[in-house]
Amino acid sequence: MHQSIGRENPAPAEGRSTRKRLAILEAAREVFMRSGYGGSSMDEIAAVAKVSKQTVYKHFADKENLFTEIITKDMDRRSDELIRALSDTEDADGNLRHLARRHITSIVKPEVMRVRRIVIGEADRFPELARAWSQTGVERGLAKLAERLADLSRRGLLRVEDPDLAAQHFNWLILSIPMNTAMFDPDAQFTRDELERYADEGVRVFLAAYGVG
Amino acid sequence: MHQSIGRENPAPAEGRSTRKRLAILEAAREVFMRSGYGGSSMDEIAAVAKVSKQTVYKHFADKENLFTEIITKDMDRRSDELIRALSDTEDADGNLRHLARRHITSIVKPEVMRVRRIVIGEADRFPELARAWSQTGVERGLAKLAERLADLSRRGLLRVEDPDLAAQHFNWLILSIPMNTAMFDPDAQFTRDELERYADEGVRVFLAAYGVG
Amino acid sequence: MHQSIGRENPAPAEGRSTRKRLAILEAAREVFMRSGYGGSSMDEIAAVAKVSKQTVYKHFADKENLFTEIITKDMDRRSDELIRALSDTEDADGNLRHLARRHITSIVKPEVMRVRRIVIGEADRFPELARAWSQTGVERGLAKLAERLADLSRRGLLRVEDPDLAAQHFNWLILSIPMNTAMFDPDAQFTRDELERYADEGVRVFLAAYGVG
Amino acid sequence: MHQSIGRENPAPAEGRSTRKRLAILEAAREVFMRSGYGGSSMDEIAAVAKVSKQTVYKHFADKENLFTEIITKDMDRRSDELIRALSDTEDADGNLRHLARRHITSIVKPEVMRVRRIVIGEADRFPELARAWSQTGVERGLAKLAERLADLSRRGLLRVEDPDLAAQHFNWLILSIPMNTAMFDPDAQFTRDELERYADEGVRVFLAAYGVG
DNA sequence: CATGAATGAGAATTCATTCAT
DNA sequence: TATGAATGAATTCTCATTCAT
Repeated sequence: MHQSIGRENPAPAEGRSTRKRLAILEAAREVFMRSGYGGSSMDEIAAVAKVSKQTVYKHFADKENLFTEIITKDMDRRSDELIRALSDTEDADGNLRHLARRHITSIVKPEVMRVRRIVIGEADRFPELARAWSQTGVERGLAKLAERLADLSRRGLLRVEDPDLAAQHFNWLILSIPMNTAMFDPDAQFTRDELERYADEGVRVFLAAYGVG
Repeated sequence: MHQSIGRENPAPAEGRSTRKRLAILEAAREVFMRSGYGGSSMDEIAAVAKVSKQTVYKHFADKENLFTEIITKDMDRRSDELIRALSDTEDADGNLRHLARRHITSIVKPEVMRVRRIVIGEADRFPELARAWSQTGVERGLAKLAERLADLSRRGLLRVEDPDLAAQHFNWLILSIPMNTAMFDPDAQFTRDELERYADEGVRVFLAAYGVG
Repeated sequence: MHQSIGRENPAPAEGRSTRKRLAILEAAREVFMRSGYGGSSMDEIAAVAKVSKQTVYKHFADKENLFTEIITKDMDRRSDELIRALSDTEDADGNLRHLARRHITSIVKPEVMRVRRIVIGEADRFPELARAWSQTGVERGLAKLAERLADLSRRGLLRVEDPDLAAQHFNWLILSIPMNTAMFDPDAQFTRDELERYADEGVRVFLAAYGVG
Repeated sequence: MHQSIGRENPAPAEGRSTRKRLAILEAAREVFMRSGYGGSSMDEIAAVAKVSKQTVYKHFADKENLFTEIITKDMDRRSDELIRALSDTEDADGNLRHLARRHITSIVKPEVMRVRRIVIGEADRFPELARAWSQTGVERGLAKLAERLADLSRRGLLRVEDPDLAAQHFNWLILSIPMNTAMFDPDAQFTRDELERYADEGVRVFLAAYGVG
């Protein structure tokens, strides 16, 4: 009994193995983001992770597997972020401008756009991954948006008949312009002002169609 | 002039060489569209063109070159098509629904979406090509649209202050929904009815913001 | 005696170590039989034995060693079985048909044929092992057979001058047909009837040459 | 006109390509025979053939393909040889000793035994090849033998009821002893005298069962 | 000028074996 | 003593590009 004192904290489970696994994931993320799927090699990933290639393969069956893991991980993290942004209640009074600004800022970021380009480019090789990305990102966001718009409508602050469609209109009125630019220009940068202007103008159009009074 | 004697017919533009060139282009197009840039090999292209690899290299410096040529060619052809669609005058009376329907039908086609995915996926390797694609496609279309909207506004059929912005709003209200789907689902298919509904609903929102009366 | 206190039971031959050793042997046997020598990996063997690779290497110097052990073990076990089959005395009256049937049944079994194929295929890499296999199997069986035929001859029930040669003739008249088939067809199966027919016909020919009267 | 003299023989079609192909086949044969399937590498084969690895792959899709080709080629060549040996008519009078001696000499040769071991060892990976080897070798030989025995029987020189079974008995009475030795001992050598003794003794037993008078 | 071969390298993946903990 | 990681090399296969005939 007494002997076991000192081992009292087996919880963190931070074994060597776990540490290596994390190092590999981080390295893979870095390399994949820098060079895309086809442009990355397992050799490079192992080197960056400072781990032998064998260790990489012991943790992840193959390159596709590792890639899927990376993208999925990124996807989940961002999905939560997205939902958080769309769950902001400061604008419960129907101040959609605020919502739109948070939304566009959370989406139109270089890293996000980069993953988006990569996933689109590999949609043929990883159709399920692409579909999953779309679902946990865009679609989940749209659902959340629809919910919020429906709520506002119920409270008489908007006039929305088809919340799903309205969510789509809202979403793309806000995001399409910079997102389309970013898709074709990897170096595109947007200032906060630009983004807010896109947001505001999008909201203006949206309200013209879905606002009350 | 005198030098050309004895070389029969250097002019006629339709030499064996030209024919081979076309065969290569056609083959490359087929292969690139089927397998993307990284997934295509010069071997396969030569085989499909029924030409030796050397001949391919005689006509095109390297793989990147050939790819650029293919995408550029496709781009130009489609750009014209796009402009034609947007120049339709049947809707000169401001019947934007007609315009929107032609627009969405000409853009949201599997082949077009496929090239779009490929170009986005290779935007890191071919930044100039991606920018060019965007310019001769989207941007030229937007310019044409802006022009038409400005015209309608001048004629009192719309109320548009910033025609460029209005063109963006119009464009993405119409296209975003199916285009975003197609980006992540290579097998996505849309019926004419679906597309027309997207067009109509987009127009409805657009008119709420930019219509008169 | 006193020293052993606290180590509970160092003697009993059945320590953890021995148990692990057996687990490894069993696993190796399973894997080698399923995939042959080249197709088996130490990783897989360790995994099947639920033991770390290091433990495998602690017990067996290397892969060749382990393989040799497995085949030798199998060899010995089967050699005894073979001798037992050939020592049956129910046919002491010269009823060779009975002997032949037991013989063919004990030899022409899928597992036996499989090891035989593996050993033949690895005869270049393991020449000594192959020779040993042949000696403790075929040759020891032939010796036993020769002994029995000589006995029958001494008792006037057969007319055998060269018992070793007669044993070879008997052996192969009985076994060759199905064994040759099994060597080239890993999935070959034989019914009891088939085998007995081979045995009976072999005996018939044998008796024509070596029988009395 | 004069120039073409000396090229007058375009028939052999000995193009560079054909020459390379043959060089590869020869090299592959040498390497496979020396090291077996698993022990041979495409690198070594290319090196021995003095050809680039790429050229090997242009001629043969993969290693399995090349191996199959080699074995099949060897198989066909030997099958013809076998049939020739069994078609000898010098012994049309029923002098089976002559036939048996030719038979055993043509079969029990180190190179033949080596291929046999390789094919048996790879029967799991190449089941069809193994089956084909067996059919075009053993089985075709047995058929030819059966035919000859049936003929002798018809002419009253033998008494054979089931020619197929008799052929098997003849075949294995002659071959089994040295062949079994060769399977397990890669270095086994047989003198002409030994082989002829095996043949003669086998024939003696065979005639005791199937001879007339 | 065009065909087949060559180059030269790099990719993914696997393996037997040995350290370090 | 036993585990996971590391080593270090090998293997199959592919590719873009360039000679040589």
